[in-house]
Amino acid sequence: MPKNCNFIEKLREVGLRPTKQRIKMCEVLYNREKTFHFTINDLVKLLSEKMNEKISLATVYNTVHAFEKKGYLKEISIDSHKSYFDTNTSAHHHFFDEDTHELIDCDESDIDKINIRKNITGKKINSVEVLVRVASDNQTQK
Amino acid sequence: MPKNCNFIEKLREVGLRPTKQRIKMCEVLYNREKTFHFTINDLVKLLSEKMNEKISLATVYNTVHAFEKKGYLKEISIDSHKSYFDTNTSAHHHFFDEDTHELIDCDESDIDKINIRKNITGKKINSVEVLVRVASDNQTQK
DNA sequence: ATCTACATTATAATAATTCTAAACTGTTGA
DNA sequence: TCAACAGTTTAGAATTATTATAATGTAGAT
Ligand SMILES: [Mn+2]
Ligand SMILES: [Mn+2]
Ligand SMILES: [Zn+2]
Ligand SMILES: [Zn+2]
Repeated sequence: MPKNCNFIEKLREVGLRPTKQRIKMCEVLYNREKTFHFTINDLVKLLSEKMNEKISLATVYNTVHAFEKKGYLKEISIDSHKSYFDTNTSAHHHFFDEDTHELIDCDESDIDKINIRKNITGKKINSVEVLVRVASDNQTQK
Repeated sequence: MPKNCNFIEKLREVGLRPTKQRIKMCEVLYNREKTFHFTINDLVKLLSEKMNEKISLATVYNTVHAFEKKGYLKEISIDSHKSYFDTNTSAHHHFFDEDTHELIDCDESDIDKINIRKNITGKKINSVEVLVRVASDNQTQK
């Protein structure tokens, strides 16, 4: 649970000016026990709840992408219709709950290391990620 | 390389009226040696090339989604900013070339079966898919 | 305190997708 | 055979997510 001055330093370190909007975004994104997943809409709601003044949508987009470029955030592709972001920027796999549209992180131990036997000439592997789609296990589907 | 009458039958079997637009879409999508990946834009281009009359964008969207629902097409999530579709509807993994934005199918033999050790209570696994992002292997990146 | 580069903002623009409602067409059965 | 109907296509409008613009504001340096 870092204090704001830590965010100011953190932002400075990567060459971002610690403006009040960015500090507030840091608080909302990183001032929590666990990493989490969000859409831009989620984030805008969280920000408007926790902030007296309002923050413009353009700033949220710009800052999220600035954070992404700096490696503070990772974009996750699950649904072509929505962008999900992740404050857990390490390489990891996901469960996606198709009922609730929630993302859940996998632990290291949940899935064995993936061994890729094919290689594409002239190309290097940037990432290997598994997406496990789950849904409710009702017998209702005949 | 099926002829059109096969497409007419195929469409009938799943309760879709074999209209000339749908038949043309079947030709473009399925009258080829290998399965392939496409975006809506790709498909619209292909259709306008191979068709004398024009087909409306709404029809392309509607028909793609009708095919998807019937299991003739699968939607692939790689990029939150664009929808990719796949005429290979079986469960399989992908390489994604981040330079060319091309999808490449993995063979069964390219990646071992993924073993999931975690299970989410009350949820069943619908799919397990691996996405391997690749990019050019230039030493240009210091 | 002043300056300046960088940020934020409201708003407009763009892009992808979906909706609408009128016109059209494949199929059925009289 | 052909009228009738349900399903389909269509152009264009509407919606949604995202990005661009350009005027205004502000952090940090001097
Ligand atoms: Mn993005
Ligand atoms: Mn879709
Ligand atoms: Zn995650
Ligand atoms: Zn594929």
